[in-house]
Amino acid sequence: MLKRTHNCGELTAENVGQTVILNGWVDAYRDFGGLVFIDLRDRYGITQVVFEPDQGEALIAAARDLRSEFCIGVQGTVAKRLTGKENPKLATGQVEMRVSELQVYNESATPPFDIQAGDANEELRLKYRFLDLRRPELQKVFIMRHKMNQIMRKSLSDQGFLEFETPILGRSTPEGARDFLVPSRLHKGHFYALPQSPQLYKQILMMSGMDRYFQIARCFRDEDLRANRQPEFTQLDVEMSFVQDEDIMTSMEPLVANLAQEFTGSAPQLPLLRIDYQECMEKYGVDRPDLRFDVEIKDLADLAPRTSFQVIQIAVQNGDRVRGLCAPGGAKYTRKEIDGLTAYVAEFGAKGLIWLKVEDTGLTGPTAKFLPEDVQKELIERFSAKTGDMIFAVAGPQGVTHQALSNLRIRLGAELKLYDPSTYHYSWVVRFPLLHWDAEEKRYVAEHHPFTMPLPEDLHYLDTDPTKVRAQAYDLVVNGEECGGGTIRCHDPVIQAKIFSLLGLSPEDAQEKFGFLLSALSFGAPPHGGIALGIDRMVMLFSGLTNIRDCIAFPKTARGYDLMTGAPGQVDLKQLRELYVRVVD
RNA sequence: GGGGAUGUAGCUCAACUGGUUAGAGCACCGGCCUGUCACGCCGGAGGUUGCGGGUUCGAGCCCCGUCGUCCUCGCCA
Repeated sequence: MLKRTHNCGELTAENVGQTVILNGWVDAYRDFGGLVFIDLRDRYGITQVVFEPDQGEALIAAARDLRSEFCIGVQGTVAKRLTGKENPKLATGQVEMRVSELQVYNESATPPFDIQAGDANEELRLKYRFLDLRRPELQKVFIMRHKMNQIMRKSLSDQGFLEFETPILGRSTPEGARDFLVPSRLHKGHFYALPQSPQLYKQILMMSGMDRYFQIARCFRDEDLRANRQPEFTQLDVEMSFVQDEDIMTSMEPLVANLAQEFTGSAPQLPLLRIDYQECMEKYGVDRPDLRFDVEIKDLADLAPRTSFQVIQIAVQNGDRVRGLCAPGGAKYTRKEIDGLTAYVAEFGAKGLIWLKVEDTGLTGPTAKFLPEDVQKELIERFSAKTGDMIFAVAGPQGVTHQALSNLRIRLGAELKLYDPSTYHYSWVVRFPLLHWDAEEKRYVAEHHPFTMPLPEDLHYLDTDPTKVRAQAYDLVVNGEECGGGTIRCHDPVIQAKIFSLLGLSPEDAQEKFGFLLSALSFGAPPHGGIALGIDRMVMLFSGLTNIRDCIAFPKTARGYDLMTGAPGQVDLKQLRELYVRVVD
């Protein structure tokens, strides 16, 4: 083998005259018969190597047989390129290598898609992931991912956090997502579950006095996939003892700022904005608002009685909500485009979309006639609307208005270019509800997870009106994506038991499923809490990608297949028998 | 499980209202070429239109089913 002395991204004019060896893949070949150019590529860059006739016929002949993606080694001397023949697009474009020796390590079959173009369909790219991953665009993402892991490790380690590993084979616990199960061979009819997160282990570590824990942890959830969701994903998992919610947020902020500085070139001002969940839902209709633009949803129900607009009057009488927002510059939407927006909000259950153009003379639109002049004026004032804006409103049940308007808000923000898409906005949404009522299951369900500590001042609602209890919970939101979340945990066995009972877990069940936790809580458990950041999503955001698959080296398709390996696959009957597993319809 | 989009040469795409032998660029193969960097020029080969069925004189196109891929609702403590 010709062992490389340099990589393909580092030769410059300073190396001229040196004898060097490069290893890499043929990115492109340009064959002039008597003269052959090869762009040699590795993950560091591209260097042009040239085969000239004065090195002998055999060498030129061998060079002419090179094709895309052959893996080769070349030895030669670094030469300054002929004047005027430099390539400013390459970091190595001032020089080229004049080859004296060539070794082909491995020829390549004709690639199934054009690796340089990168426009092959995803199915094919995933099947040949090893080729797809040769693309510099993707390599960049994984280099970023590596750096992110390094920064996280260093930052937390410097703050006194210890890195732990927790089991992948654990036990299934109720609540939360569907578990991936692993049958036990040693115990017929018993199963391990892959962790949805290392939640309970990290809490136990606090009870063991480890004080500050972190892990770059793989998590598994057997739910349907989405553009930003994979069945296995990676979290930066953190837990701390003797802390309140503010302490967690405060200790994570420098890390977030570091990452932002490193990957986006600018760090947010600290402390980050904290938004109360209730206020957040009222203003933006979601718990993960995109705050790169400041359009806010406002309540309009109070105006209904002063109009002759029956639709909203009936809505208000039914206890529905009437809410709206003002789209700066939205008046330029055509009738057809507005129909499109109406169809869009209908996807979220909205029965209609009220629209009012703001003009010099007042509001116009098919429903403007229902609004007396003073109401129009008040509307304009309420939104600080300007000529050329458009006010949109939706009437309906709270959930519908929230969904319709929050999604409309995002769409308007993008279409009307209300923000610079290359910017980033970071904030905390805090004080989530502890529980919500699940009508189908006829019980309370934990909003975050069952081990969350209520706000002290809300504890009394546990007995009277549990949905009013707010939790010591916080989500990190970046550009409308939830990038992480955490809570202060319940370290009081009495409160924990009360929450389990609200969740419909009998004391016996609780003992059976979480006995170890309850036991640990009764041996001097410290107040503690933590957070987990979604690493895949942060890579996605910082690399400007819109799907999570390109942030994961070997991702799965929307149906959960790994197209490269063919997983999941069938197994031998013998394997199943050993596990006491039978396939049934 | 539901909704939407999609599948044509190795790749990216085209093919009118259902109508001749399904085309183009790139890639591939052969030839020419000593300064290219998306090299160029000449020539060639390459198709079960995802799969199965149906309608029709005739289907890439219409209908039914099925599979894959993408987006989405439900789901995701």
